Amino acid sequence: MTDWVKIAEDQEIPKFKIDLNADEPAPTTTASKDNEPDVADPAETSLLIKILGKGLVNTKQSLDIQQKNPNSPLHSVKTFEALHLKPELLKGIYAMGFNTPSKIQETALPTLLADPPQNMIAQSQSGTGKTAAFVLAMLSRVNVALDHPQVLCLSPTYELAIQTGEVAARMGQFCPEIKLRFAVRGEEVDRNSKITEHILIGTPGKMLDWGLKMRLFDMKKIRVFVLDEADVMIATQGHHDQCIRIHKMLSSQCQMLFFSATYDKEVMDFARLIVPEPTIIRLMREEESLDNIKQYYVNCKNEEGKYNAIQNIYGCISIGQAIIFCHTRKTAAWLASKMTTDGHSVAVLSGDLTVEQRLAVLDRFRSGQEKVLITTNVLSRGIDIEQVTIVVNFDLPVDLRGNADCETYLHRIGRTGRFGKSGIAINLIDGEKSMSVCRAIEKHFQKDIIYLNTDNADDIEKIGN
DNA sequence: AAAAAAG
Repeated sequence: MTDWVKIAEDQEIPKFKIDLNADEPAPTTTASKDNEPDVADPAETSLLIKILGKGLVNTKQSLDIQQKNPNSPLHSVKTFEALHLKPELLKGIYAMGFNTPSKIQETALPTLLADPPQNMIAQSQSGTGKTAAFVLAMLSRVNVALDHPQVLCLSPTYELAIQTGEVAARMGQFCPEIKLRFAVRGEEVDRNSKITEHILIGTPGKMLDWGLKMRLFDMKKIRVFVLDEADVMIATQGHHDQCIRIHKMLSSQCQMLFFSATYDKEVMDFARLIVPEPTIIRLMREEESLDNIKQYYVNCKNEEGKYNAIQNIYGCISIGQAIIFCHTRKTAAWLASKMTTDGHSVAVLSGDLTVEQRLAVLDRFRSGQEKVLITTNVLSRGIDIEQVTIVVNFDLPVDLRGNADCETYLHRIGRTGRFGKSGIAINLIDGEKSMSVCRAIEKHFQKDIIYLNTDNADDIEKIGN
């Protein structure tokens, strides 16, 4: 077991539970009852205060602030005007087509924009407006009089960083004086001159390179630190080390904002250790996306069988776009070349590609020039493509030990059924092992995964409705 | 196993 897990266990976390919303049903509902996928441990829930129904959870600290301060950030807002943003930012919000705040924005924005700044750990499916929420916080805190980076945003992948940057550029389109820069693979930098842009959005390696190794900007001057997909970023296996090195260099005055669709208990405990006095926001079931996604499984004999199933499904994809997830880059490449040989038009995206290629592929898929995208876990998280109606798991997501990786599954099939639309997830099964993984996933989410016979055209027809 | 880095 790693160090931080031990620290998390040793740490004495005070226990309290306060129902902030007396009008709502009795606090018995705070117990993790009906299938809440990510709230595994009821004890975890009991450490927190929850505004029932709204899914807002708060720690004691921010409650204290609320009691002292009548303009407390705990009140949610129903309009963007109520946030008292700079007019240029408000204009940007409306230009993007947002009229009223989404649920996560309603509850998170007052805290994100509060003065003095408040730290936050937020859980919300992407596609519910969380990117826009933290981008707004990033933009609103920039002091354009200073020509050095003041805002850092870290993403786990190249694609996600670019996507976030695009949201920031659009939302800040009427604030031309705010400068933004990507710190990602392929970005050239002049090692002799300091970085002058206000906002850096990027991946951990490049950010460390520029900030620590090349000292092109001062981490101590960062005022806002955003960690997107925070759970993968701080999970022991992943980008943990790099993120922690960056985190350690930040000033204690820096506002820390952690966002993720899911947090398991260990990761949440760790997040609470490194984010001082956080406001914790959790968006509950009604906006988690499994409900509007129909899940299926297909029995296949082997890899070839899976390929045949894909071919059968391919015919009914005309309604929208599809993403096919494979376990390895190799499988993805194999599948793509096989389908291409058979005359199907498909695109592949994996870490095998150069950043330029990755950008081009995603562009083609976004614009609808490609209907089918074959990829790896690189795209399992956070990428918003509205027209995706089908997600196929060519390989089910498993962890290092080969057990069901329910978190990744949730993220993957969350690529469809976004923004309240309905979606379809199809899992290809070959043999006992993958069947048991499938059963484990079904059990975990308490959502039926229905048998689908892809050799039967009528059966495939049915999946649309 | 994948991803992030100049690796």
